[in-house]
Formats: sequence, C-alpha cells, structure tokens
Amino acid sequence: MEQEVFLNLWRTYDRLKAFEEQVFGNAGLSAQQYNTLRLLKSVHPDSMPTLVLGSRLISRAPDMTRLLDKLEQRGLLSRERRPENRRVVEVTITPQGLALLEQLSAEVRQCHHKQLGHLSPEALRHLASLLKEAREPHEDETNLSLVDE
Amino acid sequence: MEQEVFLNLWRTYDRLKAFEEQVFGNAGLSAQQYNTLRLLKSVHPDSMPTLVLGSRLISRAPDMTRLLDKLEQRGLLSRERRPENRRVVEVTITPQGLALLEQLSAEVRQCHHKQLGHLSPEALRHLASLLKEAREPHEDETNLSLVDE
DNA sequence: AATTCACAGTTGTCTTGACGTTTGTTGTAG
DNA sequence: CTACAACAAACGTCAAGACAACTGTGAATT
Repeated sequence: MEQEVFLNLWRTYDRLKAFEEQVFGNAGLSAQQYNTLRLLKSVHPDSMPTLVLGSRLISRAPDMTRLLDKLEQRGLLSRERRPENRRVVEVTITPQGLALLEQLSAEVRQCHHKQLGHLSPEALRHLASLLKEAREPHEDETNLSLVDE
Repeated sequence: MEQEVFLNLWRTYDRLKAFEEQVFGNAGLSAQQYNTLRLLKSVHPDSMPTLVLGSRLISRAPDMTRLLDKLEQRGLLSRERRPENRRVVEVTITPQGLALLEQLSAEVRQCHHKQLGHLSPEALRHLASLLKEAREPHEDETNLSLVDE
C-alpha cells in the first residue's frame, strides 16, 4: 500500500515533469534553473547567499556553483563577494533575468493548467494538502512556502 | 493553485526519494535498476524485450542499453538474441537477480513504511487515487498496474 | 599573535539522464 | 532479387545529479 503510493507519486511526477521540461527547454533552462531565478525574483532587489539559495530550492541542488555559473554567463544573475564577509557570495537577479521570467510567465501558467487543469479545485486543494502531509515529517526545517510571488 | 500542486508534488517526491536511494545505494543499485529487476521478476521465468522493459518502467529510461549492461555484468540478468528474430534482445532475470531482490525485500518494505507510515490507510488510498487521476490524461497507453508482485 | 576550527564556495570525478545518430535485422515494394 | 523503409538496439556526446576533497575566509581558543 505505502509502496503503491510512492510508485504513483514517482510516476505522476515523471509524467507531469515532461510538460515543464518542454516549456523550459525552449528557453534553454532546466526546471532547477527556472526555480533559482524565481526564488531570486521573490527577494529582488535584495540578494541571497549561494547556500541559502540551494537549500530553498524545491529539490536539493548539490551543484549550485555550476548552475549559477551558467546563469551568470547568460547575464541572468550577478554574483558578488562583499568586503564585510568575503566568504559568502551574494546572488542577485538582473533585469535580463527578470525579463526572461516575465516572458515565460504566461507559458508557465498555461503549462501548469495543461498538467492539472482537469482536476476540480477541491481535488487540487486536497491533493496539495495530502502531499504536504506526506512529506511533513521529513522536512528538515520548517520549509515554509513553495510559492512566493 | 495548479502550480502549487505541482511544486508540492515535486518536493514531496524529492523528499521521499531520499529514503529509497539510501536503501538501494547500499546494494549498489539505482531506483531505476531496482525497478527493472522487479519488473523482470514479475514475468519470470519469461523474458522481456529491451524496449518493452523501458516503456513499462515507472519513469522513462532513455538509456536501457547501458542500464542493462551494468546489471548483466553483475550477473543479475541475462540477454539473448533469438534466431527467430535477431533484432530484439530478450532479457531475463537470473537466480542471482532474484536472490538480490529477495534479500532487499524486507528493507524496501521498511523503507516505504518510514516514508509514508505516518499516514492513515484512508489518506494513503485517497492520495494514490488523486495521483492516478492527476496523471491519467497524460498516460500514453493504459499503463495499468504499477505494482506487480 | 598563532593555531585550530567552522563555514561558504569551488573543483574533480563518476554516474545518470537526454537526445540524436549509427548499425544490424526484417519485412515490403518495385 | 534488389532497394528501401521500419524497427530494435547500441553508441557518442553533452548536460545534470551525487559525493568527496580542497581552497579561502572569519571567528574562537589558548
């Protein structure tokens, strides 16, 4: 029974993921990169240290450095070491990064609707709350809201 | 709303996956490899063509050849081209493969219990059925049962 | 002040996922 | 009977994920 739930979770995630991948693929982003930008936007114009960013992503990212490298090369974010603490690298989204998110936003909304639009609002609410309940004991910190816009 | 559900799905999957990875990691398997063996066991002593195997896995596997290479090297399965049709490669689980699954089975059950044991049977049933409903329009074929033992 | 320790990122390496392109095999049409 | 299309698998390549080891920086201990 518990096994069946996990397999259902896995497969459903795998199927729905394909939609996102198509949207982000067009823009040359991975889902993880998109979420990084989304998270940076939510604190803009403030910055965020690399490791904090990594820990707040939906899915753990063991490779923040290289992920940020790529986004920085494309001018979507900037990194800076501040004199008061040269250990941390502060990351900020750039106007280009914001513009890219803006450009994608309609398509992303549409994508999520294609994924799950066939479910009733009650079913969606119920599903979200069961999912939260399922992972609740395994969250390290109280990792608050997943949506932040 | 739909976006929030997908993010919850993603995160919950990511959190629960960690448990499986630990169990399979000990045995030197990936979750995908374990599922391959499990699927082969379900048709044992019959065999299965490579591509059929790939299409029946929980999550798509674009790289069956190399996944099977590793399992074959460890003697967990065998591959064979039959004279009547030399195009297809028939895959069969070996006694060693079966033994490995047997050896892991208790640990796997325990792992799923750790993942989801805190939910009531009703919640589990409900969650499974909502997940099925969520991906239903996106299943290519009627991809029937995920559990097959 | 020098040493030790903890912290934040980075780099190296290996494995896996993704995707397009061959190679070998069979069936079919001219 | 030959050429061509289809199919199954294998291979090449590149980007991501995982994990360990390393570098540089700041704070604490003595």
